[in-house]
Amino acid sequence: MTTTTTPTLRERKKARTRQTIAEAALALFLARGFDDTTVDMIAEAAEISRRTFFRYFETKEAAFFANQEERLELFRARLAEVGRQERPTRAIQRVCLEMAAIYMAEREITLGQHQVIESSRSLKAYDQQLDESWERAIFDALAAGGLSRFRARVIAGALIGTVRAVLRGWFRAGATDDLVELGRRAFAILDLDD
Amino acid sequence: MTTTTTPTLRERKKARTRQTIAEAALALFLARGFDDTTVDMIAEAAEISRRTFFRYFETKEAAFFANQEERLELFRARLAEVGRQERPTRAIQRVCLEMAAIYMAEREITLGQHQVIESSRSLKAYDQQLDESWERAIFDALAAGGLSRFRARVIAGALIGTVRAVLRGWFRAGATDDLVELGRRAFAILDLDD
DNA sequence: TCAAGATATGACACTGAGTGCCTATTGACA
DNA sequence: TGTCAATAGGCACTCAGTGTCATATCTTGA
Repeated sequence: MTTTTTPTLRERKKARTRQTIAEAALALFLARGFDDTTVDMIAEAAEISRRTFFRYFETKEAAFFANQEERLELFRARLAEVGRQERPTRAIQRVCLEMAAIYMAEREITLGQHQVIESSRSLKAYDQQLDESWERAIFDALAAGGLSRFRARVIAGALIGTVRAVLRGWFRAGATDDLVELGRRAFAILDLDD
Repeated sequence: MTTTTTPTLRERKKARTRQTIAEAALALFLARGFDDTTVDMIAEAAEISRRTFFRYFETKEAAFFANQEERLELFRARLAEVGRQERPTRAIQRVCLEMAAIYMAEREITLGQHQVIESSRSLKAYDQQLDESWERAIFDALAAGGLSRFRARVIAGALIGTVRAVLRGWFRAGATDDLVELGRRAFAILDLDD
């Protein structure tokens, strides 16, 4: 399954450029906020032309969220590992709590990114768009676990809504509480079964 | 409580202008899609200057969602009417189903607006931002009903997540199913109590 | 009712995101 | 190594959104 065809020089360069741009962008966003950072600044910092920036990222927002995809991929991978013997809804909640642990472990990064997001309206909006991918991932896992499409959709929606609410509360309180414990309590309130 | 101070001529004019702009904008969005409608077109149709447009609406998106506020206000008003004898979580679900009935009754408008939203990425993002206000309204109602802040936050998140998921499914299937019935089934799956 | 002050509008110029198009490089591959 | 395809840069353009200032319109109090 793991296709390890050697990437050509061209492909390696592209990946490296993309990485460079994303890092330059993030550094600037953290230092100056999102709105006060122009694409020209990012392009200059990454030593590429403004035009090239838009070849790598459709929007300025996309550059910020470049590495968010990684966490989503991790989430998907863990969901895919779920065995047959475990109830799908339970399994997803468990995986969510594992993600919560990661968020806590990478608290500095998580918090920094959150502050950047809060600094810009358009970024907040884009961020919520991203949640749809998470919801979709949960939906897929539930559907794969044998739930009806309707049931899967409803539970995925409820779960993502809960996660968002818990995260928001955690951030608001300074991101110091135990996020895993908060998540556990939240899921206990929901008390979902398959 | 109902302050019915006669609005001055200035205030009446402003309200009228705002209405005119919103209507002109909506008509253009429905006819041409969101991205292919420029603010200049809206300004021309509403017979105001481009600068004035931005005095009434912060963004082009805001002009589209001008009347969405009305539905939110209705939702808030119904939530406020909820009596003490009814369990808050039950009451909110009931009010949600009432809103579902309105969505169905105004199916043409609802569907038209949804199609415009789907036509534009930025509009989709802005739309999800709006849900926060609905979530907040639910949270307030739950907190007023005596739930702890944490419990209220979690349940509000779960409910709004569910509502969004049901709505999305309803739209995807052509908005022909019985939305109230779908909502009822979804809430049955959640099976929340206070 | 009218003059003075407050508020709304228009005109214009400017910044910054995002796109189309064309030219110049650079890597792939036979 | 020469040819072809992919990538980058340059430039000009559209459109959203903002600051500023002059002008027009409404409010209010004497």
